[in-house]
Amino acid sequence: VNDKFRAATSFDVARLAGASQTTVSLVLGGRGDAGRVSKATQKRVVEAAERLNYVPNRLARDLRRRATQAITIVVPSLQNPFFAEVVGQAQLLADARGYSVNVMVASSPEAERRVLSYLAGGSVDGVMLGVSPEPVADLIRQLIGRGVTCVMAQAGAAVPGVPNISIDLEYGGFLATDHLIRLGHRRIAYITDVDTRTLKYLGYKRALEGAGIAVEGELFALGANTMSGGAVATSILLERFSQADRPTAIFAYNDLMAIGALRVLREAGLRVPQDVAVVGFDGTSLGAFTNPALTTVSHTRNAVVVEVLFKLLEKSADVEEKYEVPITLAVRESCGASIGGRGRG
Amino acid sequence: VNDKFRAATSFDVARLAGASQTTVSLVLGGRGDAGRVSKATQKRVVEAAERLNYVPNRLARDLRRRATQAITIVVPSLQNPFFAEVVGQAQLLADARGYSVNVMVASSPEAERRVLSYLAGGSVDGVMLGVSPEPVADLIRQLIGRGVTCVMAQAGAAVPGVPNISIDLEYGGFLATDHLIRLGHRRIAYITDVDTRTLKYLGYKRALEGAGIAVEGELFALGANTMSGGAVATSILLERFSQADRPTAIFAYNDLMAIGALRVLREAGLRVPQDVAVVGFDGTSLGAFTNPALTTVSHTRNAVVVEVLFKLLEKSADVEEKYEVPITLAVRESCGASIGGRGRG
DNA sequence: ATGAAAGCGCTAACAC
DNA sequence: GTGTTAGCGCTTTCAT
Repeated sequence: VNDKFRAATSFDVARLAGASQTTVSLVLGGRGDAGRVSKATQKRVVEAAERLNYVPNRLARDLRRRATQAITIVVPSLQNPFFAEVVGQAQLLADARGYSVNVMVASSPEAERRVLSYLAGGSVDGVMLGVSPEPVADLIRQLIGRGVTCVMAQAGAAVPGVPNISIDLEYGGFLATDHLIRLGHRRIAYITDVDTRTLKYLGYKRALEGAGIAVEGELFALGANTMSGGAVATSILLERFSQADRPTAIFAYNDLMAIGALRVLREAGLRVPQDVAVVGFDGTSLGAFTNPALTTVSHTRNAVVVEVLFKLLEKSADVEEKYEVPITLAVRESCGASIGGRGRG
Repeated sequence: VNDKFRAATSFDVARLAGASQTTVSLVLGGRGDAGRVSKATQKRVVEAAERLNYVPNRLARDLRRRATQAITIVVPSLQNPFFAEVVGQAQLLADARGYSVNVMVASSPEAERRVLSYLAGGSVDGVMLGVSPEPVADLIRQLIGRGVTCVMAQAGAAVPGVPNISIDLEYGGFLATDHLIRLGHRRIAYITDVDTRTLKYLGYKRALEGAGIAVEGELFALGANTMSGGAVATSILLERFSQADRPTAIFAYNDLMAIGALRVLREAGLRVPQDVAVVGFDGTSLGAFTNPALTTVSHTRNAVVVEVLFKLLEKSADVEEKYEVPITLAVRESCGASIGGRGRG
């Protein structure tokens, strides 16, 4: 009674309204009509709830209902604008459906493990995995076993029962590289934060080989998956070559690294695209505002992932196990297409 | 028993281990020692839990404990990289303390109301308000009344009991403008997404007046708080003036709008900073990678807000009601300081 | 050193 | 139409 920190419960409302908890639950849950509760009682309940500033306790409700109306987005990092955008988009879609969004960052396999074991605790209905789940496929299986709906973006290995929304990374790599080749480039560097055993790289290679251009290991450079990382990788590249040998184009693993590349090139006094062309990946909104505007491999995977998750959650439609989202090349300025080819080759 | 979707409960673990739920709770809660449970029993419990893949149900635990180890960040938008950064930073700090982070977007007063009423449901221990709480001060008071710890960034009006972490916006506005004046600018435009009754604008005005420069309404332009909005506001500005009258500098409400300005200026064939200087606000990491790199009013408010929240949550230190985080001007390229003044005025 | 029992606040069968 | 009852799965006195 004199506990300052005790919020009103449905029991309190029931007492004040002279009704039962059941009735309160029914009325406040919006199921007062349907020939269940009389108008008069409904009014009394609503008024009592207002007087007491009653807000149902989510924890109790969710525990009882075995559903939380919440989803979690698992991403490897939030410093990366690409993933920040993912979260933003997901939030928008979730909000429209009355779901709340929880974000977890799984920056390492151990962190990932922790995150998934957290999720097994039943705090969310659905999970969108934006991380590579190979190391934790068994944990994901556990989540499913517990009734947590999962979808994942771009899994290398499929986990049965978990829809996988992917884009054709190999084709994306091909598309970007081929575009550069058509513009006359023959020395096209590739910067990334992972090794060469990726689909994007394979596409890059295929485009080169298709054009009869040798794939040089020297044209490959590593950096972290950040703007700074892109800058680092590009610096390495620039130091590696004499002016004559220098690559005439750089294909970056993603927009973030491409932006870093843009910066280093400018600092080195090189013009983009005239001296070096740059192509990014992901079509982030950022890329439209760089100087020069970034040509990038674009797709709508994020939106699709969230949509599939909600389809599943709301059982509103059948869901495939595998989706492939189409990709396009957003040709802007950094590739030099607008200023014509370069007449090489 | 044959319910595929029923995860093991502490009761199941207890039975398998031949112990009671109490013991299971004690052991798995890390309080098995302290002369409470025998080593042998502890071992049996742990093994049983592992065999059953037991993960405690958060909902039940939180309901009982009346604490959730979760915080919510309320921001007006996630498309805005500034707020995305806020969330990222908060996530990092929260993670280190074992808290999970939930993000809610309150884009309108109504949405804000919904969000706060959600928070009243007891799903989180703490809330960081990144939105202007004037319209909902009473709701915030309710949260506090329910034992939810709140902190807010940059409240106009203080809510008693809620620490407010602010930066001196007026001084920030002054700092940026004064810097431009010292570089020789006399026609300094101001672009924003709100009206002129803001502290930043006041600082802008004070700097101008202090230098004996008249404040012209014409030099003020509105646009949404996005990159596109900054572009729009800048376009308006450019159309409004002949080449002779054109402002020689633009002070943007924040980095996001400044980036939009950068783009439009470039498209108009104007060089930054030689033809038009640009200064942003907030010191986002993005600004370091624009071309030219953005001069911006920088501060560390976000980190402080989250720190104060955790101080409060962990009762680890006394907390003031009001913090003022220092601001500095991060001088980079877009203001032209590096290429010397412009010899005007 | 361990267990029985109560109850967090809610919803959902199942009466009447 | 409305109320009674029985839990959701956990932690926590309080016994023993």
